[in-house]
Amino acid sequence: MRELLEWQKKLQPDILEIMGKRYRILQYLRLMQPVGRRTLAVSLDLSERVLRTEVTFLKNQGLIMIHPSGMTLSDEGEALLEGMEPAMKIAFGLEDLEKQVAEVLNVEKVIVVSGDSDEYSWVKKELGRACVQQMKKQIAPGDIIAVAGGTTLAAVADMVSPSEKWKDAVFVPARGGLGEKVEIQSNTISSTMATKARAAYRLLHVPDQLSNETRTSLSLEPGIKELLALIRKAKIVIHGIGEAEIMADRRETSDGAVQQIKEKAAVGEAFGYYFDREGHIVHKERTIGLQLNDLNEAQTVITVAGGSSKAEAISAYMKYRPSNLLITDEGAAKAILNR
Amino acid sequence: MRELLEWQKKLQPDILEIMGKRYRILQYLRLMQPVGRRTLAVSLDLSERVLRTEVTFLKNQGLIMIHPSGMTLSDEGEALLEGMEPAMKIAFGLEDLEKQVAEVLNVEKVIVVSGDSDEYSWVKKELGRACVQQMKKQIAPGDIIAVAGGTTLAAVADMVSPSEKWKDAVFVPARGGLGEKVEIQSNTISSTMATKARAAYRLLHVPDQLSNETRTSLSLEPGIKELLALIRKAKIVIHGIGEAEIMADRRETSDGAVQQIKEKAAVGEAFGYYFDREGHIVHKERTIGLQLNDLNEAQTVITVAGGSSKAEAISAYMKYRPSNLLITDEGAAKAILNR
DNA sequence: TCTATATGGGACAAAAAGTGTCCCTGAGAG
DNA sequence: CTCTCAGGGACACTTTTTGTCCCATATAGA
Repeated sequence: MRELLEWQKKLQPDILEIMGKRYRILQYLRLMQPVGRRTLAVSLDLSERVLRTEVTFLKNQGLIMIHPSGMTLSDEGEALLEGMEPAMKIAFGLEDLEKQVAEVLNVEKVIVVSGDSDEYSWVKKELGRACVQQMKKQIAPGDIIAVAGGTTLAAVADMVSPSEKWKDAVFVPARGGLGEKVEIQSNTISSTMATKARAAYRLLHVPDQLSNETRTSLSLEPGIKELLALIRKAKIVIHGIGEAEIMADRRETSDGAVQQIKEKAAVGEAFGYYFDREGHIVHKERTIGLQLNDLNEAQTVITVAGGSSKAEAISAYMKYRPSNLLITDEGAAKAILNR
Repeated sequence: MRELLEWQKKLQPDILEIMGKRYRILQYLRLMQPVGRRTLAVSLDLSERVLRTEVTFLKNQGLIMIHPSGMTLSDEGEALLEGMEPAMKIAFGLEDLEKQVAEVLNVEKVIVVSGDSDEYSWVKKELGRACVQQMKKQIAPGDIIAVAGGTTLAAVADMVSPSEKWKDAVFVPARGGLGEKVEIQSNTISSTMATKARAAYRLLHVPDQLSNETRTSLSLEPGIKELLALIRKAKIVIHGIGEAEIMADRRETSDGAVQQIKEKAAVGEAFGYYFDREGHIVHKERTIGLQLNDLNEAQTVITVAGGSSKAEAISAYMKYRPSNLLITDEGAAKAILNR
């Protein structure tokens, strides 16, 4: 297949461009449907007229449907999107990126979606979609899934849909509150996922700022204790990665901690842990739940993070503990390799 | 690969057209090089200007080279032509044709090249090329190859080139003269092939018209006898198929025979044997050499014949004895199926 | 129920790309 | 030496693509 694409490129160099354009339109449509022509045009950086020509074409091919309320992907369009994915990965060199990044970061498997979350917000949704797809591949009935917080994870939650795969799955938050807004807290996201998946979930109701003593005694409460045990038994752990400074700013981090984070040159954050360039933990938020050194070999850790700006943070975290699966985007992948 | 092509067709329906056009140009170039723009244009039924645009493009892609003496295929162009062949077969549905024809005619394997020899004379050369390619696949060192006559076989001979594959091969004519012009006689063709292949050959010097007695006694001559034994040991037998009437006209066939051929409604001819629609032998030219019932299971019989006009003849012959391999063209293949 | 907004589609001029047609110069074969 | 083929330049003409408005209408929210 790769060979065929190479020859095609020789014989018709713009084939990639055109096919790519149309594929992107469909891809975006899948995420945003139903959506209008103009909105679509600005999102994809195409002039309205061009987009229109393409849309008319795609309609004639039966790949999309046009309602007065917007455009939608037809079943065939969905099938195409799915069927062409491997080919497009090869065509756009994403497969190469995946292999290289996997090697550089020492991660088992890497998935790269095209685009850069920093540039287009919809790329994050693609990350989410890819993540859900992978989760479905990994999961077995009855598995416990621990979910961390963050905007990326929120995007993942958004893409979850009901399926047989989730049968008897239980979603649990990975850790207690970290001072984030409620929409992107571990708790919220895990319950959103569970609801969308029509699966069970458990909440971890713990106030954010607690003294060490209170936290310790809280952990011994029967309900909490049981949940903590559940979290430790999680088969799949899903989390994002943040840039250290941004995360510290966003959260109600104490001044002392912020100072420490800056002094020790932290670049990445995950699960409330802050890492420096070498992957050393320089600070950890105090909350109950999953502790990084609880992670064992039997668990599948899925990291999902994209955007070229997060490249350094991703590299840093992977030095501490390479995940089993990294889901990222083209922007981040390229930035990771160019260092 | 087939799936990819299907999707591509959906996303870009004219891809086939353009790729096909360029592929054909290269294909034709391979046969005719070095050749000028105008000659090429008329042969391919393209306007000069269009061909020119394409040629400029192909030059920029490094697929062809342009000399003052004409255009030539570059090494990369050759590689492309070879590399894309399977894909083009699928793209143009030739693979389907092959399977269908194989089933209808009960032939082990069918190769279909695109085009119709009746329309474009260069398609016959493609038949030749395909045949040589297949011969190289089949042959083992030291094999004896029996070659029949005819214009198609002459085209095959034209495409033979030296190769390790022909090591110790011996080319022999399948049968004695059949009243054809010397260029397309079995003898000539077999020696041409051998020369081009840098292999050995043996000639069968027998006058065309002989009485039965002379023929019999001639067959007992030591030299001839040995050669006849050689012919019967041939591992590979290559022959064409003709339309009965045309063949009878072309050869110095006796009036009686011509009448018989017409009366018994012969449609096809091969090896000097004439067949009716049902595959029954209605007449045989009298000459020494390979007799059809000499053919055994261990031999590989390669039939090469193209052009929609020959469809009936091909079908007829295959009813008598399905070959191991049929090499034909799109025109004939379609005509065979449409009866 | 009404209104605001976003939808698809029509229309048309301007720009760009593609195409038909000639003509020129030069290399190579007879 | 001449004739025929080669590639390439030039240019008008046609077709396609693209940018820009505008309009009727379905839908959602007030």
